[in-house]
Amino acid sequence: MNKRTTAKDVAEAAGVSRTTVSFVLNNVEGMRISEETRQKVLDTAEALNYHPDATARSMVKGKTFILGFVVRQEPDKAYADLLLPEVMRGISEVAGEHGYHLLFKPVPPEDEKNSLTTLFLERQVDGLIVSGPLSNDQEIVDLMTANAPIILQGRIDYPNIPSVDINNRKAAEKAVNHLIGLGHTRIAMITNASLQYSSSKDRLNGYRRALVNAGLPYDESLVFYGNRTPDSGFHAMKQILDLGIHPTAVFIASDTVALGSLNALYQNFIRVPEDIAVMGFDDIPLSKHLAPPLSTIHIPAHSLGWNAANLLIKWLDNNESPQEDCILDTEIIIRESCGSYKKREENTRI
Amino acid sequence: MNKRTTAKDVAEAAGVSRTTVSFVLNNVEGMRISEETRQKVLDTAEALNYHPDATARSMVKGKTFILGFVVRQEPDKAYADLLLPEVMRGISEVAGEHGYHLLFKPVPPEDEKNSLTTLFLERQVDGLIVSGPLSNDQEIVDLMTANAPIILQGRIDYPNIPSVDINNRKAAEKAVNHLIGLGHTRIAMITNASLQYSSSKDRLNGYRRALVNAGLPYDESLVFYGNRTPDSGFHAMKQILDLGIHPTAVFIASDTVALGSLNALYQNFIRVPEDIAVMGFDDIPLSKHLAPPLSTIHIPAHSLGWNAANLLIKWLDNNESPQEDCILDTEIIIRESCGSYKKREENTRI
DNA sequence: TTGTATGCGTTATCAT
DNA sequence: ATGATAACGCATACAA
Repeated sequence: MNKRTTAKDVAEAAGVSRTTVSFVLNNVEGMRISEETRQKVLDTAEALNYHPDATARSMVKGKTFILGFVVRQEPDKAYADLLLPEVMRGISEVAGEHGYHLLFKPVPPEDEKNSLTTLFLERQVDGLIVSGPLSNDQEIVDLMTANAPIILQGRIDYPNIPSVDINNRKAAEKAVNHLIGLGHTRIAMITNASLQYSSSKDRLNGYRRALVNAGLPYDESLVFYGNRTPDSGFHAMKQILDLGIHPTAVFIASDTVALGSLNALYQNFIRVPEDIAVMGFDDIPLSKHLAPPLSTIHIPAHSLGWNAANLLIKWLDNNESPQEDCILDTEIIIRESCGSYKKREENTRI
Repeated sequence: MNKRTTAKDVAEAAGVSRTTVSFVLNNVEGMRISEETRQKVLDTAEALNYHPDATARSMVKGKTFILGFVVRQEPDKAYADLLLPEVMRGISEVAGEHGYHLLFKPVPPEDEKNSLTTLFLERQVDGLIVSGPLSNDQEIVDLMTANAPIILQGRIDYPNIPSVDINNRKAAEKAVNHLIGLGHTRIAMITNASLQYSSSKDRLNGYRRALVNAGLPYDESLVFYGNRTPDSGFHAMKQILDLGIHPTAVFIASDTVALGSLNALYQNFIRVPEDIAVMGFDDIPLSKHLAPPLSTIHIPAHSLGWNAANLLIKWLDNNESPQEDCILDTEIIIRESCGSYKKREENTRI
């Protein structure tokens, strides 16, 4: 239990003042310190294995150099999300380059004790990136008005909250249009999550709009609800299978949810895409490895995180709050689950 | 940019001393404070929306109340790992209950600047949970001897490093035995990662041991190498398919890697399990949803994280360093990819 | 029961 | 060029 070496120790060992040590170690400009002294300080610090105490530095700097990445979900769902790690990778890449660390935390909306507000007001973090907000997330609005540096990864029904997002409605529309273009007229949908989330609502709207634009009826009884988990997709798909007349295609607004749906299909000996076409959303990293590989909408998850982190850090370091939202492009990825990529030859034994 | 309210502000507003505020807010025993004063302080704090500054508290307490969860991998691989989120969930569950936050960071072994040592010596974290160490991870040894509270999630070739792990060798043996029991005699293996990682080495040893115990030859040309990614599994499987005589079964020491292997099989029209049996390892949450559902070894990932965090926090809070390793049980999960669960009826159209 | 004084390890402002 | 010294916000030993 040997004590930590402090700047004072270094100063004493080197025979200079603590100030000098600080100047040398922080490369303060303007202060012309003799090269000799400089070296001695550097050497002594090295020899004593000195590392400045981050807490003390935070104290005086008024910054923690920690970014909060907060997900508006229950922990079990947050950790089951297969796209989030990619976002996180984008964030931590930028964070690392700028000397920030990353604090990850699922904070469900109702949780009083572990709120966003607490996290920020207790100064655990300098700023927040909030993923998947509710449409009417009051706490976020409150924090914004309290001048908290906060970037949304998503969108809420309130103006002027800096956001990095995709256009969920358009992307969903694109997905469903593809199905329509393939000749499907009876297309079911499974949402990615409950409609209190703006992304869910927007994707549902995209689905509806695509139908209506194509002159197809929007039939609410063809809409089923996922909750971000494969299990929910499994159950939703079973409900679809219980329908009198099957749809010929399903748009599932989350690849993670689709995973369970595909399983339900598999278990019921329904072939994809021969018997039913499946269109996903998200392009989680493993979608291309599924059997069959899943056609889906690609979300630039890494880029989403990367941009959010950059905006936040610019805000923190240069006090420039973002003036406009950052909307990233999505891309439709045609693989095999809608049957349009290539007709798969009949199985051949090798 | 209104200034934060401090304990001093609360004291002034309530007409008491800062000490009293501190006593009330921290529920200090023994100090009998009049109920009246108590309430007034509480009310004022509430009214002023006072939140104690975590940094200042850390400063004086000598603790950051942050746990470091460090993965010994490149960021891209760390974030692609499908089992890690479960471990993390276990850790953060315990952390949250004890007032700790979680700092996640991939720290590849060679990285000089962002080392484990820096993280700890700069006091960014109070203690470390290190996932997937190399067999001979010198930095961990150094940190241990420097009395850093550190729990391994994995194992290294050095005694007395507290560890929470599974018995990788035995588990792999169990997996391969299952294949052998099914009558397979030519069984290939794809490792989960490079052999510098102890888990990879141990799983390979289990494979070899199962073969030898069954009187089967251990043939090095049947061992292929994954690197934690589906892509690596894809390529390894293609190499296997290029073999003159195919093995009838493959043991893949990581479900994540297996994902890519299954894709390679699918693309080559090779049926699982009819043409080749596939045994996985890890039981990542989506293994049961694959087509076909993957037989595998279940790792209690959540529990692994939960136990590691508990040991670490006990160490931190009560100064009790763990006296013995914590080895958790694995379980073999028989699903369909080895063909032994149930014979799947021939496809029926619905 | 409450107030006073000090320390935690830095950084930064001022003299020298 | 360098050395005191204040300040950051909180906790706590000690005094009153």
